[in-house]
Order: sequence, then C-alpha cells, then structure tokens
Amino acid sequence: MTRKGVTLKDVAAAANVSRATAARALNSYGYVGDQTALRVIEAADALGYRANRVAQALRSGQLPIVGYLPGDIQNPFFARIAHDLEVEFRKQGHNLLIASSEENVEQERELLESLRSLSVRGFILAPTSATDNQHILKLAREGAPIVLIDRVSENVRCDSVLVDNEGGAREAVDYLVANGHRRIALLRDESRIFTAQERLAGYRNSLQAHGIELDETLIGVSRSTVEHAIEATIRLFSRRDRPTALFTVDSLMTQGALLALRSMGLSIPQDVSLVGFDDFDLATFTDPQITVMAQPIAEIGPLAAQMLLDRLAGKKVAPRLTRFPTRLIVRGSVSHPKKR
Amino acid sequence: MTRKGVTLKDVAAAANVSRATAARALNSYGYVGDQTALRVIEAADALGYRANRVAQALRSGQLPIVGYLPGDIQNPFFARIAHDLEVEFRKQGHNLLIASSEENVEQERELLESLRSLSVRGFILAPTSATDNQHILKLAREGAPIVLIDRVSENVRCDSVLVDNEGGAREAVDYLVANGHRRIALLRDESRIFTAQERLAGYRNSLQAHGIELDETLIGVSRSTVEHAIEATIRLFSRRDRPTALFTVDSLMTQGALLALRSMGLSIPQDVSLVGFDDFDLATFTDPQITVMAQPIAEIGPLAAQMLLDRLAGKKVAPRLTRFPTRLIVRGSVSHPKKR
DNA sequence: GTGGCATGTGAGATCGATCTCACACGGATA
DNA sequence: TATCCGTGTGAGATCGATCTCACATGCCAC
Repeated sequence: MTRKGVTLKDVAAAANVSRATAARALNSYGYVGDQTALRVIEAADALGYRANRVAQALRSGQLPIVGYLPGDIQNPFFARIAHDLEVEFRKQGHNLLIASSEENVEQERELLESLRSLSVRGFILAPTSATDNQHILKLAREGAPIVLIDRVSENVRCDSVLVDNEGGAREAVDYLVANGHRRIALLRDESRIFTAQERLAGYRNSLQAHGIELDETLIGVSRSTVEHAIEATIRLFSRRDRPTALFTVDSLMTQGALLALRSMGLSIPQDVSLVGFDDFDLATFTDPQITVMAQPIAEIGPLAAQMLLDRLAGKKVAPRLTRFPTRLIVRGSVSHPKKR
Repeated sequence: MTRKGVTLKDVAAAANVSRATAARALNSYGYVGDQTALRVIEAADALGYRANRVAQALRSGQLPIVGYLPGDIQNPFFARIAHDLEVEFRKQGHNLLIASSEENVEQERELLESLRSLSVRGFILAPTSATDNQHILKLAREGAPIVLIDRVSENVRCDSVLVDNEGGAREAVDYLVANGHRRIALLRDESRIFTAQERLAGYRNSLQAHGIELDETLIGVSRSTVEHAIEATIRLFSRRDRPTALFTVDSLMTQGALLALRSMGLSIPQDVSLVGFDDFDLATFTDPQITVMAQPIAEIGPLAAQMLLDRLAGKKVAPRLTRFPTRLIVRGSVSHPKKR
C-alpha cells in the first residue's frame, strides 16, 4: 500500500535506455546524447520520479541529514538556534534531525551512537559535560564533522561557537559595582555545565578586581528552572543582612528571581538591583524592565551552520573557535543601594 | 577521513560463519546453533558492531525517523510540542526530523516531497493551509501515516489533534461581555491559517449570542509577530470611540497588544480589558497579570505521538479526531468598563 | 586503411542488511 | 532400506542509485 515509488529502473524502461544512461541524464555527468537525455528527463517528469535518498545514502555512505543535539529544545535559546540551523541547512538540501540530550551524558552518548549508525553527515552539539566526553572525542577522532555550540568539550579538536561568558558576567557585575553595590549575590546553575562555570568565574574576577571579598554564602545554586530558582532566591534574600544586588546566570533563573523577590515584597530596583545573563522577551514587559547581558543569539546558528557546511565541503583548516562578545542592555532594574 | 564502520560481513568473518548466520544470531530468528550464536555475538561485541540503519532502511523501505512540520519551531507552542514528540519517539527508537514550513505552502510541499524520498515513517504536520492541500491529500492517499496537529486539512483522512478554538474564543468573549463590555475588539491572524478562522468564528458567535452587532472596524488583522501586532493594536485604539476590551488570538499578538497599549498610555484593565488566546510565561509577570484562554499544550504532543505510533504499528481504525477543551485562566486584566 | 580519439551506451559490481532458497546432516518412521 | 522430519548453515538475490568498466560508434589524421 505504502510503496509506490517510481525508481530509476522505471524511468530507464520508459525512456528505453539502461539505468546507467538514465542516471547520467538525470545527474548530468559523463557522456549522454542530447536526444537521449531529453527523453529520460521527460520520462522522469511524466512518472514523477524522485531519487530514493536512502539508496543514495547507502552508496555514498551519508545521508543529507545533520544532527542537532541541544541540551533542551524547549529552552528558547536552543529553539531559536534550531530555527536558524534549519533554515541554513535547508538551503543546502540538508534536513535537520533534532535529538535532545536533556542534559544527560548517557543519553547524549546513546543519541550520538544512534545518529552515527544513521550515517548523518555532521553534528551540531551542545555538550552536556566538558569533561565526561569520551564519546565525543571518539567521534571527532573518527573524523565526523562536529561543531560545538554554547559549551566546550575538553581536548576535542573541532570548530566551536561560544559566547564570552566570563567577560559578560564580569561586565555585568562590574556594572553593579559601578552603581555602588558591594554585597552582590549570584544565582547560578549547577556546576557541571560549562557556561555556568565560566559565568561564575566572571563574577569572581569582577569582585576580586574591585577588592571585594568573595562571600560564598552569597552564591545560590539551583537547577535551571523557574521553580528551583524561586526557592534559591528566597534562601538568598531571607537573611538579615541581605544582598543589595543579584546577578542571575540565565533567563529562566532571572524569571524565578523576579517572582521570588516580588513574593517577598522586595521591589526592584529600590530594594534589590538585578542583572540577568541572556536577554528574554518578558524582560521588557516587567515594571521596571530588566537590565540584562545579551547574547548575540541570532548569529550563533548561522555561523555554526556555515562552519559545519565548510567541513562537509571538505575544508581542511585548524579547528576554529569563535567567541562572541556579549552586550549589556541597560534598562531599569539597577539603582544605587539605599543607605542603611 | 571517516573510518569505515564495522559491517556484518566483518562480524561474520570473525565468527567464521556466513553473513546469513551472523544475521540470524544477532536478530535472533530462524535456526542458529547455540555455540554459533554465542560466537557471533561475542565477535560483534569485540568489534563494536552496529547495524547500518541506512542499509536496513533500503531493504525495509523505511527509516526509523518521523518528520515533524510545524509552522515555525521558534513559536513556543510548537517548540514545546517538538520536545514532547522527541521524548515519545525516542522511547520507540525513532528519531525526530524537524522541518519548518514557515507558513509557506510551497515550502511545505517541497519538504513533504523531500521527506518522502527519505522514506521517513510518518509525519506530524501543522498544515499551513486548510484548503491548498493537494500534496497532503496525495500523501494520505498513498497510505503515509500522518497526524495533523493544531489545524485541519480538508478531506484528508487521517488522525488529528486539535484544540476547541471556536469554543475557547467564544468563552473568552463571553467573559468580556459578562464583565459589561459591548465594544470588544479582536486582533487576529491572517485568515489563511485555520486556527485564526475558528477563533474568529468564536468571537462572532459570542457577540451574536449576546445580541451585539458585529462591527467590522473593531477587527484588526496582522501577521503573527509582536511587531505587526503593535501596529495593528495602535490602529484599533487610535479612534475616538475606542473599544473597551480586546481579545487577541495568540500569545505573540497578546504581547504586541500589551506593548502597544502601554505606549499609548492606556492602562489595563482601567482603560482597556484584555484577554488573550494561548497562555504564555510572561502573562504572570506583567502588572496586572493577563487573563488568558489556555490550551492544554502538554497533552498535544504525547497524544499525537501515540496516534502516529499506533498507525506505524499497523492499527487500522477510522481516522480519530481529538479536540481538547480550553480553559479560562482568570488573572487581572479584565474589569468593568468605565462609564463615559 | 589503420590507428587514435572523442563520444555514447549498457552490463555488472557495489554499498550493508536481510530473506529466500537449497542443501546438508542426524534421527525417526514406514 | 527408503522416506521424512527437525535443525543448522551458506550461497545468492534483493532493495535503488551510482560508478567502473568494456564496447560500440563515427570521424580525423597519418
């Protein structure tokens, strides 16, 4: 029922030539007579012929498919990149296969295996762990084209597209210090994920540069969800000598912090100043609007796609690493601390 | 240099049997001697054998891949469904291939063709047009498993998962009427898309049921982006006898309306009451929070996946249509209109 | 006129997994 | 003894597109 499929054989028969000649006519290579070629193309049209990509893949060893493994598609950051990747690859006749690792190393390993046995042509990957990466190393060593995005993976020789997390975080905290804050809390992700570590480093470096001693009790750790961030924020701000400012390392945690501070009756920026990493739609809808350190999200997908396409085209150059700068967007969530 | 993979032939040679026997041992069918089977399995393990899914697909005619064609992956509604689909299909050993139609019929047609030549097993599709759908009809007639989500496609015999757009819109407008509004504006999507039409019908039906005459000048049309919605909202509310309430048909347009009303100095709900179709994160972050008609988004993906898996398993029943009810979430964006 | 060369074309091999045969055994039955 | 099982196994075909040959032409030059 399902299998209708006009094959090359059918076209060849209709045009009264051999399969080889039909293939030559349709893919325009080798010698084919003009008349013959025309006859074949007309036959193909008439029959509605479409080459079976699976058969082509079996011969060539590769499917025109690229695998995209984000930490989580539902995260707007990765969803946006998915969209951009899909557009770029479609232009080149490739499809995008999405498989979420859900921040689970074991799942990441299995998915990579599975896509490999599918003979996908390359991978765009946001590795779950920077160090637990034997599977990625192996893949890279075998010559599979890989482009890492958003996060690094140690010792893997491949192209990467990153954001200057350390610099961005440092600049965000610098900005809070410049506004007179000294007791600056940090709400950060669990440490395993690379970006969280870099942003933590930026926070540390900024404080150090300004001669502010690091107070570990001002660092809250939670999973990257709105709900967990709410709890963590409440813990951070329940103390008597509460911080005058908060820096959150991603947009979901910023949202959680907003809700938590509101529920505690603390107003922004009168009681607490707030800067978040990663811009997000609702940052401009709140009152006041939220000051953020924005990532150039529109550039990540297209660049990663281009890098991978270069590799697929056989470009042999040393691994390239692009680290985009971030940009502080000043809105209304930061002011000088009240004197107490 | 992609290292050549380990093939069944290698395993067979290592175990000193024929390919046929090796296949029997690995896929446990037919007669194989216990010793032989063990030897084959050990050899496969030692070599790190993994079946080539492309070769399997060429024989079987199908790749364990399911195609997902949303209107736009970047839309949080479709991104959420993508996530749910991916999880469900992974459980069954299938991968999810995402290809966005970008609300373009021609692109939708080409993508379906392309995925067909890839021998994907089935399709989860949000059709761009309800009527311009020859390509979908053809696909369905050829027996390809299809599940439509969010939108219908005329005359196509296949499973569908929809939301009660008409009922939801009607209830939303009913709610505004119950709060004393008579001049209720509608901000809607372009008409081609099915959901927009149904929601328009709900608006009409509610007004009619309450004996309120339809005023076409209170209906604004714009593309479904925040920017376009801002312009359209400003047009609607620039008139002297401006509406006292607004119903927006999707979350992006609700966001646009929020920004537009704010920029015009109109406050919610004192000057304008607002209800939006489709819940969204920031609806609870604004002041006041926005009253919305929520869709059961968490149920759509899993159900669609299950329906498709049933079909893939060969289930032969009449096309099933599920239409989920919507749910009014009352927050703070609606009040009685001011007397004038 | 015969070698050389550009042009066309088809037969068959190939990619890897799987399935259908045919055929080998040993033991049981007629 | 002849026939028929139940078991195991391998040779070869198959899926569809593509590529390498070998083999045709026809035409030109020496």
